Formats: sequence, structure tokens, C-alpha cells
Amino acid sequence: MHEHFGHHQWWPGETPFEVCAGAILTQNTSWTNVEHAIANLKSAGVLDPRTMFALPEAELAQLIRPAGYFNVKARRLRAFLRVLVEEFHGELEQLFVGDTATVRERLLGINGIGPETADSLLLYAGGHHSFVVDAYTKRIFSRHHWCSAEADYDVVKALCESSLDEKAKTERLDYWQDYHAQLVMVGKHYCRPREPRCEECPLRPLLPH
DNA sequence: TGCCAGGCCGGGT
DNA sequence: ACCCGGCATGGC
Repeated sequence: MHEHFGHHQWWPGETPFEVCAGAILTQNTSWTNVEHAIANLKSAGVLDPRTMFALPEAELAQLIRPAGYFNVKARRLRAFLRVLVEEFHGELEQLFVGDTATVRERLLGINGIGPETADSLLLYAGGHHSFVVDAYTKRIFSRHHWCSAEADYDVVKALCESSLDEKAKTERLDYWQDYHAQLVMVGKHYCRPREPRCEECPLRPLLPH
């Protein structure tokens, strides 16, 4: 995948906080919609923890409207912000202090943050080694019969992490980040829900038979 | 036009 | 422990 797409290390977002907001906003939503919402947050000048938390929920909801589910997501953003501001002084670095499992549980305890969002925050905003399983990952793995279509999140996650290169895995955060980014590229361009392009997919050599 | 996108929660069996 | 409905916009 890396040879095919180049290094990506991917998550759109200029700051760790923007990554966090984007991760919540993109839940079950295409990224183009999220871009509009983030543009609104930027032009309103509220793209930092304390300023955003000071905003009434209804106003926040209007700003993120293009991302869809805007009422739900305004509530979820505020649940995240409440913990960040009230328990960690509004400092993301402090939120991410601790071993990966501990911080992951901390994030999962916030209403609106499930396993995928937690792992996205850990990996792309927190500098933690934690693999992100998303719809693309599941589809790619199940189509290759590397897992069942109904496999639990944590099972697929463990499977993904077990296939990482031992050396790069311990030494390079960007290797973890790139691995997930590569799967997204494959998912978008080749392992699509309809009209898959398996013939041209860089993972084709790994197909059974 | 209809279908779907990088989930997650809460209530009901 | 599962299962399912709800949440909503913009792009193809």
C-alpha cells in the first residue's frame, strides 16, 4: 500500500484540537461535510477548547450544521470539552498523559466517544500507539476473509496491531498513522461498497487463491 | 433521484 | 447480551 500511495500519515487537521473536533464530527459522516463545519468553527474563531466550551450548545450546533447530526454532535463535543476543560485545564497534552490503555478508558468514558473515535484521538492527536478500526478497515479485512463481517471492534483492532512490523511498531508513531491512512486510501479507491476495483487494488497480491 | 458517509447511544427484548 | 431506531447534511 505504501509503495502504491506513498507516505500519508494522514489525518486532516492543523492542530491536535482540530483533529479531536474532526474525529467527533466525522462520525458516520463524509469528510467533505466535516470540512464545512470546521471552516465555520474557524471563521467564528471558536476552534480552541475554552472558547468552544463557552459557546451555548445551540450556537455550536448551528456552526457545525453541515456535518449532519448537529444536535447530537454539539452535545458530544461539549461532553468532550467538559472533561478537557474541567479536569485537564483545557490542555490536550494533559488529557493524553498516562499509558495508552488508561487514556483509552478515560476517553471511552466520555459520552459520544466510542472505540473508533477514542483510537483516532489517541493516534492522531495524542501521540499514542493505538490502531484505528473504521468502516474501511472492516470492509477490507472481511472481504479478504481476514476476519468475519461481524467481528467485534477489538478483535479487528488486535488483528491489525498483530500484523505491524515489530521494529517500526515500537519506534515510529508515523508508521501506525500511515498504516491506517493507507487502509482508508484502499477503501476509498478500490475496496468500495459497490463497484470494487479489486483488479487494480494494491492489496490484490494478498488475496486468497 | 435516492443512497450513503471514517459511529454511538439509549431503550426494548 | 443482543438488536434496533434515531440522529441530518451534502455529494455523487
